[in-house]
Amino acid sequence: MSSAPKTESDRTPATGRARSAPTLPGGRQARRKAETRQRLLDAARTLFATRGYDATRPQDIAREADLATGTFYLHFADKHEAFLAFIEVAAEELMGVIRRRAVGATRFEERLGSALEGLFDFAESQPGVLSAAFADAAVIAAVVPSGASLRDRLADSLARGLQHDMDRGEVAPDYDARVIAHGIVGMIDAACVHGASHATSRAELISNVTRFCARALAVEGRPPTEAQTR
Amino acid sequence: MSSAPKTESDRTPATGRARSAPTLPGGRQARRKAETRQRLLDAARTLFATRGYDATRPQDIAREADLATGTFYLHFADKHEAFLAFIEVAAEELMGVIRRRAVGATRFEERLGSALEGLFDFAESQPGVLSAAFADAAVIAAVVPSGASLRDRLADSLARGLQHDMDRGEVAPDYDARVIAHGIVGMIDAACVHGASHATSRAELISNVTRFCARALAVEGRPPTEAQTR
DNA sequence: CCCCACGATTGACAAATTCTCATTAATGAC
DNA sequence: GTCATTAATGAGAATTTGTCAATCGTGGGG
Repeated sequence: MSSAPKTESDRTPATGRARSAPTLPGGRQARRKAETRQRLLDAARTLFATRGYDATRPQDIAREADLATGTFYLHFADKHEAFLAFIEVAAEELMGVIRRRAVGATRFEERLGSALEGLFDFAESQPGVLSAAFADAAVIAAVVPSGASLRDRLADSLARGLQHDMDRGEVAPDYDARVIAHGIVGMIDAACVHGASHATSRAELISNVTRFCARALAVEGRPPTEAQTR
Repeated sequence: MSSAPKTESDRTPATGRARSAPTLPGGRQARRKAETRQRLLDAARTLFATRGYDATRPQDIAREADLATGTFYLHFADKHEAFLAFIEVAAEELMGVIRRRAVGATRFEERLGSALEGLFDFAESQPGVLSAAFADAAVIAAVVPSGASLRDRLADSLARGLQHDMDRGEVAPDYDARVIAHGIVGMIDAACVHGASHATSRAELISNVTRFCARALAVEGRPPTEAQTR
């Protein structure tokens, strides 16, 4: 929480030794370092997801990774940076899950349903990670790096798909795709939270959210699709 | 972050002195104490909203309130408890804003529109407070007190209204009101975040979200209302 | 008014945590 | 093998959190 110390995240890449060509990228040294960083990230993930941000200390992360406390600071400036790195990794994974699940899905409601299925599976296998990834990082620290949050990525992806659907007349054209996409992401987040804390079945949850969105997006005068009815 | 010290939040109310009747509730002492707590809460609000949770320290809150650090711990067990108290107060205020705005609104889309207007006004006059109130407290600390979050309160209120609307045939009856209510709260949250960070006008935002929800909830075969069309 | 008991607040400092950096260990080029 | 460089270590400096003895403010009784 002091001014930024020199860490790996700030250092320029090693340009090589005065006497020879750059280090081989696959060298044991580089691999060892990458492995250490990975261990720290894994430990951070475990602790942030189970204890929450507040109760997780840098010394805990280092210990969980079976490393010295000083090593933590070689890789991250502070706890907050470790948290941001964790949610960045989680966001990437989640986008990958959604992409994989979307294979073969063409209509909007199919894409939404498969995304929800994927997110639910993820949330079940890794409690706490999804909600951390969906969290508004600005509440934890006022200055948020410019990288895109999970919400933004998901909303961008949805907005593109929606715009495409609008252009083809598959979806009502009189919405701002970006606004609606962000709204749907908010809904997805809420559904995941709801699924984790209420007795509603997953199928029921997915059905409600999917029907809701499909109906909202339905082109007027067009016969309802299966997803819009029950 | 150690085990709970004795604070005001843990103490039983003073039962009076051994020699006489209980202290008068309106006494200067009681008023002074309440004022001190209020000053701490105001300071906490200012700092949490502008700096974020991480960079706000108990000593900062005490200083901002022009009080000694020890006084902070007489009122709150730790930083986290002060944060929870802040978002609790904010949630109450926000529910009040929404209630006041809803006066005279009967149809769902009217209620939603006025709620959004109220929230946007609030967000504009107090940056950072709304997003903190909407945040998932479980990301900050794993153990969240049983009090209802802003999301839950808003969703409960919406679910009651929706259920009522369904019973009267004003809204499609084949949704789980609670699931949909939570989803709409997620949408509201996303709209507020979007409004704070994008160039979309407020009217456009409200129109998109309101139309989206109104269409999703429309009773089949019923003529569209004004809010469902553009 | 004074006295006294009790509750509210203070701030020095003990305890805990964060972070630095001299030292040690591992790597890789020659 | 030697030597320079990079990665990791952990003691301890710096900072923050939280405690508690001392002080201040209040209120009741004489």
